[in-house]
Amino acid sequence: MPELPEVETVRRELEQIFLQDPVIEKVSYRRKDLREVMPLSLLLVRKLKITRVLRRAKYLILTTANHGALISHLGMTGTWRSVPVGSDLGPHDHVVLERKRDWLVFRDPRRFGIFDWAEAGDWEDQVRFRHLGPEPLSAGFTPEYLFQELKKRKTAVKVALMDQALVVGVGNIYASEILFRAGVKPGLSSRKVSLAKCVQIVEKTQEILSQAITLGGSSMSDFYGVSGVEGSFQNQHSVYDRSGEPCVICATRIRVRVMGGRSTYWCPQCQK
DNA sequence: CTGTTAACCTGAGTGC
DNA sequence: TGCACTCAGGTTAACA
Repeated sequence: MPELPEVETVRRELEQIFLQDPVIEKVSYRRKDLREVMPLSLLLVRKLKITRVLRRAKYLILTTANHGALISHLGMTGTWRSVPVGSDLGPHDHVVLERKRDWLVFRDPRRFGIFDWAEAGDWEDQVRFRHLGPEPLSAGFTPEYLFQELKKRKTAVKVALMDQALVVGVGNIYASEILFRAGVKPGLSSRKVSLAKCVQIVEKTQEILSQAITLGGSSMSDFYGVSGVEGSFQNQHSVYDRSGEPCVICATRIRVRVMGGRSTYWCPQCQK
């Protein structure tokens, strides 16, 4: 489900929620493991005060007043929702942040998500953050950087764009959408991508991710925000999940092929 | 080292 | 209805 725009949407909503009331009275689990075992020490903590809600790549980081941080990754099907205190919980509601005014419930049917705790001040030093590339909406993601990185690689450019060590936040939906708007064929070898095309890719990456954030992300089957509202960027998809349908520009049939283990969509006419 | 595939899970959709 | 099968937004261990 969640790529950068969806995670950023959740971050902004959680930020507002914790601005209204920063205190988590207690944390409870309804099972002890997602993709990884969750930290049992958190269950003993009372009154966690959330100071900031950050995002790095597709991770949410909730920093606290005592300097530790909660780490949350949504995996494929993870969602955070604000529900009334004492609400009935479903079989896939695994984590509850119990607050005075509401419960924040983490639901994740496939359990590919992560819920973790980083000790004081060093969340960025966790192994899971070390290999990550630049944020796509930061000054570090330039055409020159992309060009140099792509030159080192032999994979299809679409696979490279999804590699979180090259640039973070781009997943399977947005990789196809970005390359469509940039006019670049996803199967093109990374080494053969010109600097001019890198300019297009960087520009369209920033444009699409920004638009998608504005629209609250893409709601495919089960993504929604903390308040339960769906995003609407799925209505802007030009190629993703449109195999056999006409290209929005030239009406050529959209093609699909597996690249890097994921379905990849493109227009053979518009993308060279 | 690089690059590719399989595995982790459940649910939704499809075809018979 | 029911069953078998495929596929799904991510990440990473295991493999070639």
